[in-house]
Amino acid sequence: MGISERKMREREEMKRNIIKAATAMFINEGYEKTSIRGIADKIEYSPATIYLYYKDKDELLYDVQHYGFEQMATLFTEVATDLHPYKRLRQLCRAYIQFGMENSALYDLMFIVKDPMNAINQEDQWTNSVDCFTIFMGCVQECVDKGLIRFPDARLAALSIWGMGHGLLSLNICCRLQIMQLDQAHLNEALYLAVDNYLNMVEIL
Amino acid sequence: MGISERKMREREEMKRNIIKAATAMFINEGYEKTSIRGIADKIEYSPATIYLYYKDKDELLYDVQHYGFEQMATLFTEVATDLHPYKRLRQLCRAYIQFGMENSALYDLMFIVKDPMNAINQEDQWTNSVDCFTIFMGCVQECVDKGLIRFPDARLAALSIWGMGHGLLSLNICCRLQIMQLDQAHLNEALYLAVDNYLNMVEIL
DNA sequence: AAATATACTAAACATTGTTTATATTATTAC
DNA sequence: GTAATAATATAAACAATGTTTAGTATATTT
Repeated sequence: MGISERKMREREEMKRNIIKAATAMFINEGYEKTSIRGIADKIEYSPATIYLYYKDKDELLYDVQHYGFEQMATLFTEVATDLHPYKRLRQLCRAYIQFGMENSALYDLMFIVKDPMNAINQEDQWTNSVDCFTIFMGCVQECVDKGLIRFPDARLAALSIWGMGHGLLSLNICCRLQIMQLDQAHLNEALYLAVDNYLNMVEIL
Repeated sequence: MGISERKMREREEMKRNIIKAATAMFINEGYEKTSIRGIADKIEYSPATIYLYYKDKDELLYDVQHYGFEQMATLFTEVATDLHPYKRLRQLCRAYIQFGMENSALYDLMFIVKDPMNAINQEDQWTNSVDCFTIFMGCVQECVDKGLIRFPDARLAALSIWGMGHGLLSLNICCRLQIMQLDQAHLNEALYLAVDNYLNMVEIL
């Protein structure tokens, strides 16, 4: 009976419908300021209907976060093409900063806002970021294996490099860079410069 | 007439009273989960009274944030005693990580949560962090001036070092380090190790 | 055609931040 | 000392939120 399959498909379609509206609103208005009623209005259903497809608002955000990591993984594979692992690492880092600067609101939901992490069950794992992390980690591992970067092991390398990139982006997104009085025009450059400078120091010549 | 001075003092005392309760609750329950009614209950006043002393919840959080930076500045001055600027930089960085790990909830309000930044007027500046930043920036400047660290200028150096430290702390606080599957026991060590490793690379020998 | 499951919604619930109108208290002016 | 005035505090209301419940249509199965 293909009828239950059709129902399944309709259900998936409805979920996509909801996520599409939610994504747009979370990005444009922010997570907290977007109401379930608002999303319901946008898709022309009642608020209660959303709860037939998603347990709560956090679970909704979890799927939006997933969408964000899909975007990022696509960017990573498009951009990190160099066969030389260290050069590829540079490409990845630039892409990461670029993504964070061009999609600040989405980056916020992916890496800063805590609520989506509440949607993960105790026994489950956070799998949303796994594709992006695999790409990044693979590249770092190769760099370490071939003795291209100044790190004792790949784990520490990944932690440090990610830490640097995320630190710069999140200080900016959370408005804390204000204190540094950087002029807004060259802020972009400053972040890229910091990462470049870091990757230079990391490289074994 | 000392009467208006007494009123001023009473007003300040009441504000301290409110902030004390708010700080405890924000740290223990989180900002979002703490209600004005809850704070009012704790200090045994009506909710509306709080609005006679603070414009809104964000302004309340702004003062709690200020308290956090006072704590951090105290730690900085206690700990960063070495006369050699590079060694002092190490002390400062260790203290920063220590503060972030031992006071995660407070660190969150100081550097991650966006709401306190809404309390700043358009024409005003974010002054809460100014003491801590001055200490840090002064140390970095001295390191650059004396040619102790591998940076073209102090601004870029400060941005990078802060970025690294904050990146590690905030990835942890925002639960995103989950993906790295670090065992919880050595997580602390890993962060210190990453920062140490970074400062080693930065040093000009 | 009757019974059952599915999809949806209106209305209600409990909470939230914040405002308004009102009462109480302290200060000033006569 | 008493009336006018300013301050402090609150109860009640407002508008909005996430979520649940009870009930109604619509499909599907028997």
